Amino acid sequence: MSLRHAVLAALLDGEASGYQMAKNFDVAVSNYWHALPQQLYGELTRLEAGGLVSGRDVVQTGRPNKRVFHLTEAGREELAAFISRPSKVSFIREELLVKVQAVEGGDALALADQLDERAMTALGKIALFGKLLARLRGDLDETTFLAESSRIGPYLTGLRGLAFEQENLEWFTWTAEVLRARANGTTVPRRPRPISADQPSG
Amino acid sequence: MSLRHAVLAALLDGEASGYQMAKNFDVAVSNYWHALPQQLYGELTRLEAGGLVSGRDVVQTGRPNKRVFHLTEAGREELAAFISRPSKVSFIREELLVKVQAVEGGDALALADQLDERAMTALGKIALFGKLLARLRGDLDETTFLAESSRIGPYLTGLRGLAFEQENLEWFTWTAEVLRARANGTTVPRRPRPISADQPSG
DNA sequence: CTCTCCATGTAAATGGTTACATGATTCA
DNA sequence: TGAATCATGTAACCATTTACATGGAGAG
Repeated sequence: MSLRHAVLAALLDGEASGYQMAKNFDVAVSNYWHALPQQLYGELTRLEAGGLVSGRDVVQTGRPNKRVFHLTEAGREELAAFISRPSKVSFIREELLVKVQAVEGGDALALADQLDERAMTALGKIALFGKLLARLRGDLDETTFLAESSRIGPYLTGLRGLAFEQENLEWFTWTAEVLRARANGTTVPRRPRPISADQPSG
Repeated sequence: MSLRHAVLAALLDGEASGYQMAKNFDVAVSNYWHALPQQLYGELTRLEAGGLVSGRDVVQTGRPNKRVFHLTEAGREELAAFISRPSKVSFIREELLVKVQAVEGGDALALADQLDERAMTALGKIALFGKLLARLRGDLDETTFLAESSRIGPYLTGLRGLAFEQENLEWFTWTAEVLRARANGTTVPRRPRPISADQPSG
C-alpha cells in the first residue's frame, strides 16, 4: 500500500479536502498514481486516526460543508522516512496495449478507432501539463526556477507526465495508422522518431 | 479484471506454462501489465474451468513436470470480443514519482541514489527490448516487417515499451542531476531534449 | 553445502472497484 | 426539467500481495 504516501505527498502543497484531492488524482497526479474518491475518503479517515494528518471543518454557504486536511509533524516524518526507504517496482496497466498485443485475434479497425480516441485524450493531457508547468514556473525560465524554487517536486513530475503523454500521442497515432494501412493494403507509415537503441536490422 | 485477457493475449503466441508466463510478466509484458506467479496459477486454473484455455501435462526428466496451456476456440472468441469492447482507462503506479513529488520533505540525495539505480534498470530493459525487436523483425527492415508479418502485436507493444524505458532513463538521470546540483549549490543541468508543448516561459 | 532455478500451489491479509445513498446549487 | 458540480460516505465484492509450503537438479 502506498496510496497513503501519495496522499501525504499531495498535502505537502497545502491543505485539501477529499473531494479536491479526488480531482487531482484524476488529472495531474494520475500520471503516477490513481485513486477513486471513495478510497481517498477512507484513506484520509485512517490517516487522521493514525495522527499523520489532521482535519478541520469548513462551513460553506451555497454548497455543502467540507473537511480540509493538513499534514501533522508525524505525517511529515513518515513522508521523510518513506523517501529514504527502498522503492517498490512500478507498474503500468494499459488495456489498450494488451489489445494491440493480441490484435491478430480481433478486429484491427475497431482497435484503431480506440487508439485514435486515446490519442485525443493524450492531446488534452499534454495541454493541461503545459499549463501546469507554466503556472509553476511563473515568469522564471526553467533552469532558474529549478535552481531557486523551494518547491520543485510537482514541476519535475509534471515534466515526466508531459513526456509520457507525448509518447502516448505519438505511439497511439502511429499504431492506428499502421493497423489501418495493413487492413487497407496501403503502405505502412514509418515511425515519426527513430529510436537509437533499436538499430535498423539487416 | 483483465489479467484474464493479458493471459489470453500471451497465449496467442503459443502454449506456455504458468512458470514461463510468470517470467514474461516480469520482463517483456511488464510494460503494460504485471502479475505474480501465484496470480497466474490461479487465473490459469479459472480459465481452464471456464473452457477458455486447455492444459496438458508435460513430463520432464531432471526437472519438475509442468502443465502447458493453449487457447481454445472459446478463448479466441473471448479475446476477439475483448478487443472490440471499450477499454478501461490505464494507470501507472510509480513510487519514485511520488517521492520526487514530495522531495522537499525528505533527503534529496538519498532519492537521487534511488533514481540512479532505477536508471540502471531502465538501461537493462532498453537492451532487452532492442534484442526482442531485432529477433521479431528477423532480417526484414521495420516497414517491410510491419507490412508483411502475420504477427505484429508484440513488435508494436515492444516499441512502446522501448520508448517508455528510454524516457525513464532520460528523466531519472536528469532528475538525479538536478537534485544533486541543488544540494551542492552547483548549476542545475538543462533537460536533454526540449518538449514542444512546453514553451520556455517569459 | 549453499544458492539459484525449475515448478506449482494454498491461505490470510490487504487493497481497489462497483454499487448504493443523500442532498443542495447552478447552468442550459 | 434535467444534468453537472460540490461534498461525503457505507457495503459488498473482487483483485492483488505477502507469507508459507514443497522438493529435485545443477552450479560454484
